[in-house]
Amino acid sequence: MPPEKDNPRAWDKSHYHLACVEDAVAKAHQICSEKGVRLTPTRLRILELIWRSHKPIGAYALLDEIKLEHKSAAPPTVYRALDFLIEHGLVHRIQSLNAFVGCNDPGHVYSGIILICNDCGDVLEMDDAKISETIALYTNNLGFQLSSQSIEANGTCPGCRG
Amino acid sequence: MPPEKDNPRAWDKSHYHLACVEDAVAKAHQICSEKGVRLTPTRLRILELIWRSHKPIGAYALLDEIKLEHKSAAPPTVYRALDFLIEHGLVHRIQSLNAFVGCNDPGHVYSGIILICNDCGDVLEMDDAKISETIALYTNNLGFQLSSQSIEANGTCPGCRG
DNA sequence: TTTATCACCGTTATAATGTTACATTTTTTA
DNA sequence: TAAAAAATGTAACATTATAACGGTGATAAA
Ligand SMILES: [Zn+2]
Ligand SMILES: [Zn+2]
Ligand SMILES: [Zn+2]
Ligand SMILES: [Zn+2]
Repeated sequence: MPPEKDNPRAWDKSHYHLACVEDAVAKAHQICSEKGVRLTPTRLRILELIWRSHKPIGAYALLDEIKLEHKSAAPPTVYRALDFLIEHGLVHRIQSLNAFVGCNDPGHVYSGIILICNDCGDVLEMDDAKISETIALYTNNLGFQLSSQSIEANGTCPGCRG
Repeated sequence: MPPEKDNPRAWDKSHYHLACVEDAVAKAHQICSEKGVRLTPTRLRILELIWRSHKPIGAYALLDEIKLEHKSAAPPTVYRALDFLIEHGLVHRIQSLNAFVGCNDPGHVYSGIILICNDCGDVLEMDDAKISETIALYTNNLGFQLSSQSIEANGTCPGCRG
């Protein structure tokens, strides 16, 4: 197990597949290789920055960081990398925050559920078959052909409840 | 039942509590009265414009419309009204679209689920106890105190499936 | 009645987020 | 190698949202 300090999101260790930046990068390399897509230096760097932040991070915060080491970076630099990472399931967009987090289990089958702590800003991704299937069932009953879903929950994490 | 043309979202009539602008306005007056809050002319007008659009509508589209009749309107005019309408459950924000729809059943107990048709852009709000409760159950098991949730699903509506 | 307070709105400016378009470079394919 | 495709550089622009401050009108003390 990687060092604890690398993963301060300790409120649900049991769900964690990827515990640190290194794990995430290794997994990303593996997935991109399997898919035959290119994890270019910029894409990799953005992924690392997202994982290093340990919190949802916005596109312009990523831009500020990558500019330090990559002077020519501009908004498209970041958004292109994000599009790629999201398309291949390595990163999720948090709609309610306009921010991004690393997917904790790239390739997961069920729709992720994002839990957002309103106090500390920390985020946990849960993948639950039952919730996804319940939604799929209900929408199918309406004749709606489901292609994707986004579930975001706000509240207070165990740590912040004291 | 109000005229059909007022409600082109015909793919799930059974779920509709409010079928037209007039219903929505009447219900809004009732709710604001009960709560002792003021449904001012601007707030009412924004609510009507949202309901009249029959689709999710963005803040700046609302601004364009209200400017026609209210020359001094500016972004804060619209955002303040939206904040009020959302706070009192009369309107929902669709995170993935940065757009707004009228709540079909103001005061509903369970979290609404927004179904978005990728073809026609139409939206349906479903309120389902089971889904909300399933999410609440799972998050509680993690020690997470749930305060709100946002569920948005994308897919194809029955009409667009042909 | 005067004064204070409050919610609401007008107004201007600006911040934050995201996209388009086109040129250039790099990588892959034939 | 030559052509095609993918990725990136670059500048400008578009969209969405908020901050700040002052004015107005209703309501509530003093
Ligand atoms: Zn995920
Ligand atoms: Zn917390
Ligand atoms: Zn609703
Ligand atoms: Zn449709």
